[in-house]
Amino acid sequence: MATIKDIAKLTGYSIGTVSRVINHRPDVSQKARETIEKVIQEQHFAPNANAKFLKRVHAEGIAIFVKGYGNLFLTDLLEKVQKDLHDSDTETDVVFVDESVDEVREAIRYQNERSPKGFLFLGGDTRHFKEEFDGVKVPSVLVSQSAADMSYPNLSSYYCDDIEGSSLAAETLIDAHHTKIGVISGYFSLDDHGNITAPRLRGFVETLHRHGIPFDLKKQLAEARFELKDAYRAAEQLLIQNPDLTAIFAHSDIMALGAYRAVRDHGLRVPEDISLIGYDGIEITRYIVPRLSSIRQNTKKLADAATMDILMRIRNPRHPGRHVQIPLELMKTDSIRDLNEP
Amino acid sequence: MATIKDIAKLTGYSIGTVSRVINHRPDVSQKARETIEKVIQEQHFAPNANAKFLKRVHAEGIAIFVKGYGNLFLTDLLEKVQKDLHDSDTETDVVFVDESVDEVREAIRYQNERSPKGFLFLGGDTRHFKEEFDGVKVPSVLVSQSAADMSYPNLSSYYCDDIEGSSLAAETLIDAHHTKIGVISGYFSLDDHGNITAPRLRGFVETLHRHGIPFDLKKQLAEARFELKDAYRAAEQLLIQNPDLTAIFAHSDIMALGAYRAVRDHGLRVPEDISLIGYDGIEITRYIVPRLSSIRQNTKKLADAATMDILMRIRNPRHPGRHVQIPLELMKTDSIRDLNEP
DNA sequence: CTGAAAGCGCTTACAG
DNA sequence: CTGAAAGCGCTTACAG
Repeated sequence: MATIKDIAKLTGYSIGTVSRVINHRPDVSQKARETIEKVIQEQHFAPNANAKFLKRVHAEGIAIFVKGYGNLFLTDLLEKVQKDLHDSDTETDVVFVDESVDEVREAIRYQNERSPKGFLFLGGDTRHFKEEFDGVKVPSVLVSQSAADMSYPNLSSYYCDDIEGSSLAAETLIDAHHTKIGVISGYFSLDDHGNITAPRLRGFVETLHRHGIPFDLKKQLAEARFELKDAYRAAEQLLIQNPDLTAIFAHSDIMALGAYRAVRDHGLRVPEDISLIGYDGIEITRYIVPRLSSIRQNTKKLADAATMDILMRIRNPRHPGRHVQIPLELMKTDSIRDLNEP
Repeated sequence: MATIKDIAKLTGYSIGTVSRVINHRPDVSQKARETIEKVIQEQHFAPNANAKFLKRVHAEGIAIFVKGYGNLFLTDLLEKVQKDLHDSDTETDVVFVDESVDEVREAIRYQNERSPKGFLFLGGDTRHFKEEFDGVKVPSVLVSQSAADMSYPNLSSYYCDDIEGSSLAAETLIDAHHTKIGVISGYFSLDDHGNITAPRLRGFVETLHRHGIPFDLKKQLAEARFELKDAYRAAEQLLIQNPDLTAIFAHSDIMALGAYRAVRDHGLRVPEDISLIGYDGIEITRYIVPRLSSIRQNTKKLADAATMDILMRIRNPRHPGRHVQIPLELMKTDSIRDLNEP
């Protein structure tokens, strides 16, 4: 592979001058620039990023860390964030990290090697932030999880309240006169989604209790991974354990879709026999038939607020991080039937 | 941030010895190892990858390039590939590249900076491979697209035949006595999915013609991006232009889902009024109601074959690449109605 | 406007 | 088993 040294030799200029051309510095003669650029083209030369970053030429852009690979909620968020950042001419580097990976540790490593201007975390496990975020020195924003209880001056967060969301789900089903409701939650033991499971369950159950409706954790709750197949199994379990069930609340839309098929295979229909409500409000909920009711975390609002924040704080690093709750939106559709209306 | 130099100073050993400990070399005394590891822990020291790779310590693993962010077919493939590679104790680095980015150029850059043992491309634009793959020097596999017409000795490909797949879709609809069929394809002008659009259309139309069934490109074809919203619009267009339509073939499952909602909003039902068949056979097709018929590219088989190949050729680099077609599978479900059965 | 040289944080022969 | 030193491919003051 051609190096800057080869280009220098080939053009007769020094590597210093070649470097200046590569980095579009103004202090180069027109002639040198042309000669060197031509040879760079011919040789298909691309500067080695390792060497470049080793010199700590800090930060051409913002690094976006996305937690998990096939998460439609987060990829939707990513798309909107990227659009905003693109519109404001900010360079961006997207890094996907596996569910099982500590995204904060990865970010610290990234920071030491690339020194970006700032980080945007789409999804994340708050435990990692609590324990290690002090290693991050640049302005950052956590999106979709709250960091309000952490008080790192360089960390903002924009999130929806899980208790509010699951209360809303409960109210919606109660309004439609459901009292026998099953819940498909994440695994408490894993809780790899940064403490989503506990508050979503708590908000739901407390709301039922407030209305005097009992909830038997042993019978009416089934844990599952945030995927179709496992949610299918969980829904089956709920249907078998609760023959009188009239509704299911799933902690994600994908889980709700898994439950949908289980309901059907159990010989029941949505919403005639079982009403269904999910969480997140991803695009696909509006396309299936019947449309899936959901508690929508508005990705557009989250993305706009987060990018606005990070851009402002990069410009003004003194500015302390904020923690802002974005209101949830109820998407009530034909997947919920009012039991009192025939 | 702590560097290897700091660790050396703190422990009293030289940076050479520290380096040996970091890289788990055997030629270090037990005492030195313990002392140094302890300080590394305390300092939260992590070696700078830029510096590390600058020395070309080639290749601890395989780099997996995934084309596009929210593609469920490719993330499914990724999951399976990763499992296989994990089972064989191979390190892996996943890189997602945007649809609009030249994945081969990125791979060449990656190769020069990280020198991996091999590349796995999940999805890709064959034009980039034709034009630039000669810059890639390590064993590679392209999955889901054919590179049979390229003859790079270090490139294998595992793919399903698009003409066969779309013929199968056509046969399936013809068997069910459909003759008025609309097609939702990708954009010919963009063709960012590596020439998927042309063969999928060709196989379909030729099969219709073989059966003496006419196809009016102007009326019966609607182009769209591979997403819900645009496919919805395309389907609407087809329904309006062809009031006698009885079936729709979409070039991806996601497109088919977009079409499904359009059919419904048009006051029609699947499969009673419109039969529907998609392409890819992603998991979600088996969960919606009615299940979506599809031409399935078996991700398990593709993943297994691709990982087997890359591991073998890394071990034996002399071995030339192969180009293997994986058979498609028809998933015929209740989204297709036989017009002759009431 | 250009070149020579130091140095970024590592690894790796080479001595000992 | 350990250390001193060269060098990976760049960038960046510093001279000129």
